[in-house]
Amino acid sequence: MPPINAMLNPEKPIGEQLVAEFERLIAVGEWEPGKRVPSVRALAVQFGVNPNTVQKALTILDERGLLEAQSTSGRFVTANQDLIARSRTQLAQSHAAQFAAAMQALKIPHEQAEKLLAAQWENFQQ
Amino acid sequence: MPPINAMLNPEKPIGEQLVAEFERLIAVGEWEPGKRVPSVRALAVQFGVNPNTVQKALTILDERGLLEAQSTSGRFVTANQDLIARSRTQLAQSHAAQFAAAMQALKIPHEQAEKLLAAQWENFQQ
DNA sequence: CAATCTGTGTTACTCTACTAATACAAACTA
DNA sequence: TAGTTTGTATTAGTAGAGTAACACAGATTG
Repeated sequence: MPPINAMLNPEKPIGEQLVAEFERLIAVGEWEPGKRVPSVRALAVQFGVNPNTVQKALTILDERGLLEAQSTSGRFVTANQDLIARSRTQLAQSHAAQFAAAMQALKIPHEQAEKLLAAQWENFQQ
Repeated sequence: MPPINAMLNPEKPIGEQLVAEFERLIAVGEWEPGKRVPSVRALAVQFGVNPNTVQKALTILDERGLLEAQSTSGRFVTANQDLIARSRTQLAQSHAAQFAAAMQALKIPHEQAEKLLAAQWENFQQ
């Protein structure tokens, strides 16, 4: 009976999934600007993965300036709300670009892509 | 000087990328229904990967009925155009579902998701 | 002060994807 | 008929991701 958290797909690189999820938590403000985030070990337990993997993911967000590690007192979300907002829109654009590229590779016209999006939208709402 | 074909991203599982690309070639008719597809070895050269990896990918499409291997004379695209059409729409829906889920995870409203899509559309056109 | 928690670093192990190098039988081709 | 091409199978090696189990120094807490 492994992970408590069902958020991670064991089929795909866990490290990348963690980076994406942490990025999202910051982007939507679930991890609030300037506030402390859970410790490496706590996150490892929460996501049911190895602390080493969590740290690696967090370090990547440090390098992007989204998190700031303070050696012995914890790790904090940046107070730079501009940076956070930019990160969010860049994430959204990246996903949109991927979707557009996939649709065009399948030779699906813009109009129909919009219909597909609308049809799938409600399947997830809330 | 490795691969001739720049289609593959060495960062991600090559086998999965091959499955996706072959699926796409069938879906858009670039590999025509009922016709013979390049040999395992030819595809391996074309994509700059190992024949074993190509075969594994092709076998997956065999199992889905999209391809039919004929032991010694080659491998052919199914003549079942319905199956191909269904595969294409299912691919498209899957991408749309992924995009919708990503947008909702970022708390981006439907209307704005549509605008992002429209903005990215032209970046790839043709 | 003593215990605990913090981020960080290190070493070793496992598991999987991918590559490499063959081999084989059946079918086509010159 | 001889040679090539087909899909398929096997065995071995390599590289990377993730896990496991620690260790350390500095800060916080009781």
